[in-house]
Amino acid sequence: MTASPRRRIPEATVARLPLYYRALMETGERQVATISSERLAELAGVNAAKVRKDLSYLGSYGTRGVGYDVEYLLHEISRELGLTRDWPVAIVGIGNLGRALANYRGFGARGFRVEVLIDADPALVGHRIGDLAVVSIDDLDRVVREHNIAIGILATPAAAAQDVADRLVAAGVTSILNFAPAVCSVPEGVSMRKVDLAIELQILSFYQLRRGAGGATPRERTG
Amino acid sequence: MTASPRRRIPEATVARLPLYYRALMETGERQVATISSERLAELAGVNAAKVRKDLSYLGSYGTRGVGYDVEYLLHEISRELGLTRDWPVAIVGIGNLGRALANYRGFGARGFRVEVLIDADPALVGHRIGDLAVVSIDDLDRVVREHNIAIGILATPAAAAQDVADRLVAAGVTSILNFAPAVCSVPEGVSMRKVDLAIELQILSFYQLRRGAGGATPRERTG
DNA sequence: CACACTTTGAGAACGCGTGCACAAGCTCGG
DNA sequence: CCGAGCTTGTGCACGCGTTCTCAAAGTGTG
Repeated sequence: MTASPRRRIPEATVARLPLYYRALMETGERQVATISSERLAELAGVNAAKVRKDLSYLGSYGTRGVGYDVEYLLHEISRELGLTRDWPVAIVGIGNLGRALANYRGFGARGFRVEVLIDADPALVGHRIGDLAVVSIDDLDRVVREHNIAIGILATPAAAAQDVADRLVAAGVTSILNFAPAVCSVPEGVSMRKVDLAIELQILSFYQLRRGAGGATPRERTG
Repeated sequence: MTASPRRRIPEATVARLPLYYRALMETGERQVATISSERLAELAGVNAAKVRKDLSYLGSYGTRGVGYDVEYLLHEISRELGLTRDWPVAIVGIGNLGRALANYRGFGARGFRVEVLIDADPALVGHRIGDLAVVSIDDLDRVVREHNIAIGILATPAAAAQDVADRLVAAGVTSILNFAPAVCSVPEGVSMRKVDLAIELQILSFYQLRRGAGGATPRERTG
């Protein structure tokens, strides 16, 4: 019923399972019955040894001399990742980014369904995005509970992030994907993953500079 | 002139420098002259030992018994991250996400300026987003060169990602931030960082499940 | 000037993740 | 039924990153 906790799966492996999942989905559509670790590695952009070790954490699902059964492996990974279920999701903060996420049709195609949009701006409340109406943040607790939401997406300005995170947790949310450019803490037992666009660009900038400000000629700051 | 290559800075440290930068910016606005590793750690959401070791890679910028001079440290980190320069940025793929990124006013506030928007859809070309007009992908090479762009943001559908990445690299781009849900390779000497929303949600889902499908009651898949 | 207190900087130990290398196990052709 | 050829699963060594710990180096007070 629930996923079997065979052994502890390393974090790094968990982070790669979605890559394998996607690669297998694409392979499955091409009516391929089995796949080798080598081929899967190529599709997922990692090396074959890593694929084998990662998959071995889930169990011995391969056949020596043959490879892995695509359908079966796909099923096992889905189960492990919880993709055999529907996860209703709420987005808090319906600005540029929140709106884009609300319309985004690429959330793994299946499994994650945005059911609730929440914002603090009264002018936005009631406004429809796609087929959902924006709900006031005053109703966060009620709506989150009514929709049985376990996963929340935080797309508010930095200043509001911690407060909204606290409210989400209080309403029963135990997983948060945080797009707000702010450090934000959650209690034990709640997961939080951060995605920060500015930080990503700054990291790129660092390496860009180290390559001798490579490619284009950099401009000194004028302002 | 260029950043001093004192010692090799570990990747993990580079990824945290932006956190320190942001924390110091906020601290600086409050007119605080010096800051301890303990306090900085708290603001950045890491531990103090890590802060000290990270900063020691940049040089010995602290004073024992006192802490770090906020202004000076800020300056050193900016320089290391290349934030004393302007980086013109191009966004390719002006869908939901691309549009949101184009309007996003939070790219580190300074340093990264979106100057070029590119899309393959003829119906979109010429259309204005903010104060920029969308350019055809046929003109990618020309526009990227004209604007001296070193950093590109990829927000196309998965199918187009590799092709666009290749074009960007051919046009002289050496850093790519990839939002497309696809494995995508670039030659040696080019940096690429991936941000995949579906993958982040799947990772959250994994841990959610392991906590006993915690919080809300999960729903079995009906479709 | 000496001493108590604070805080940095780095040496050392540890743990996690990666990648190599190879035995074990499966298939298939003859 | 045997042997050649694949491919998995895993033991092992190595390297990176984190954390503990403490000497070194500063400040401030009496």
